[in-house]
Amino acid sequence: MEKVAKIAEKKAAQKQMSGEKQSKRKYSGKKLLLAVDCIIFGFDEQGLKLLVIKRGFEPCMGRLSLMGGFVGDTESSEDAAIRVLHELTGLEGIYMEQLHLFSSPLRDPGARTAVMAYFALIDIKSYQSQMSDDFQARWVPAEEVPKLIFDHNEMVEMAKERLRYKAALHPLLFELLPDKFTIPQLQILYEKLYDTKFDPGNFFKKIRSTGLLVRLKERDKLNSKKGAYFYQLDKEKYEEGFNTFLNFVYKPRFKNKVQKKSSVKK
Amino acid sequence: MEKVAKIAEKKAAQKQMSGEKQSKRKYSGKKLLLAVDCIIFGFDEQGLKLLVIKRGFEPCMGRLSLMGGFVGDTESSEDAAIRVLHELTGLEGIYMEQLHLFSSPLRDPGARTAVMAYFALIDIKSYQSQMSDDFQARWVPAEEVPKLIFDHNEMVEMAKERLRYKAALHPLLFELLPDKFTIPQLQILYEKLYDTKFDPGNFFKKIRSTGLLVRLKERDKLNSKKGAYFYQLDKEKYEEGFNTFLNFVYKPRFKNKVQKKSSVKK
DNA sequence: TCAAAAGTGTTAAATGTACACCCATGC
DNA sequence: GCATGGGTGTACATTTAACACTTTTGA
Repeated sequence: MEKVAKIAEKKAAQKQMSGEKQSKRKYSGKKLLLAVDCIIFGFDEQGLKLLVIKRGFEPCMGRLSLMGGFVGDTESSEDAAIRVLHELTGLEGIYMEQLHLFSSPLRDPGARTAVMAYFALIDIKSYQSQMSDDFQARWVPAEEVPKLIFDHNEMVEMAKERLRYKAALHPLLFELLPDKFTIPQLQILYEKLYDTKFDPGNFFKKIRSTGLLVRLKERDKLNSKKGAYFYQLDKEKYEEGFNTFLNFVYKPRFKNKVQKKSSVKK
Repeated sequence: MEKVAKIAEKKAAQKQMSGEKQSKRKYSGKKLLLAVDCIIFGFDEQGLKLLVIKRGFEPCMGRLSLMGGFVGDTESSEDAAIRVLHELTGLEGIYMEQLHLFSSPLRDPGARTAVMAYFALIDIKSYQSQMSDDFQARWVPAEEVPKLIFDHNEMVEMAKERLRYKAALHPLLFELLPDKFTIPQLQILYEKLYDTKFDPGNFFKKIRSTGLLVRLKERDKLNSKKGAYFYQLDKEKYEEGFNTFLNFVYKPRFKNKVQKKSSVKK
């Protein structure tokens, strides 16, 4: 994935080093700013969504961008990311993780700015749009993200890849659903994310067998006649089981076999 | 893994926001420095090793630390990490990836410094120790890392965890071995990293079945009477196969079963 | 010849996949 | 009743783990 240096000609250039002594390198006093950008995902019936804002200040005022902000003097980048997310959505306690530091000296036309990108998963319904009027925020489909400023599209692509990677190994996608959800709902989410179809019976058993879910009394009668049971995460098992989830897509396969898709009834 | 914000009481505090308009926040002109630290792993018969240096300047002169440096005006953090690694080891084209940004405002007693930590895997034998005389570098066992400055021990722990995680899913550990290696050698590496034993026959077949290795004519007669064939990576398949390797340890398991260890003959 | 490690073969258990089929309900 | 999606059962295929066995060769 994020290999910085290629493995080629490993031992190629073992140049003789100038005998310069170890010393703290000196750099020009050029100011470097540290910022955070949040790649915020949500999910609705249409599919995976990305939350973007209309930039309210120069440079690039009026254009679409990720929500971001500078890291304050008394903040870590995590603090800043949590603050920025809260400013936009009003939400707290959200799943968030470091994605990648973007630090090319050319990336921002203005001052030199390094950006720590975070990706976050929220329940789209818990987000109150009126809170972000100031930011002119909107949800855009994650499959067709419009042109954003700077390198923000690159960040989004990386975040989507990371999400697909992690969600195949860890029970991450629950973060995109409301507290109570049905297994068919979850299946749609997986199917959208991986652009594939799963056999409903097998999907059901696979999810149940994780032991991470608690079945509730109620059924969701909106989407089918029979109705599907609502489930909730078993918080305790969720924490434990985070690292021992199931491979949905990135299955370890020894031979270069074609990835089989589960059948689906038409 | 690196959850920044816990999932608890998600929708708890949706406070009413002060209606302040979107604007570029203003921060004090306090200078922020961006640095990189390299967590460099090697492997020898003893086990996994970490390369540390004796710090040659204040603060904390004379104490052990990771090799690091500031990100220059014309560099990205990747550039800086590659440069720093090269300064210390003379090596190029090394496997390296972003680990985590450490940016607590309290982490460095001196100036406010955010550090992007990178971890790197090198073939310990290709490293020429004389190159790093200036840095007074030394290899320490990764299982008993001495006290390092600042938050460097925390970085090392995170890097070890990441290495174990990734190596279970991707063919990463070859980076720690010389060009030509034997499968029993590789097995020892896996066994040390995961502090476990694998059945030699099954290990052999598992590795061979990846199709990532090319068998050479020669055998390594040093470690056994029969001698084990040397292998090389099939570069092409290595690139392709990076994302479809095998789960050695972090096996997806649905029930909370005890992790079984393969038997080993005594 | 014997011990020891490398490598192969075989089997049983665990897991995954396909798909038949039952269930509950609104129409 | 019957169509529809939810959910269960089952059979077969694949993968994995355990371990017996063969190979090679230095001592």
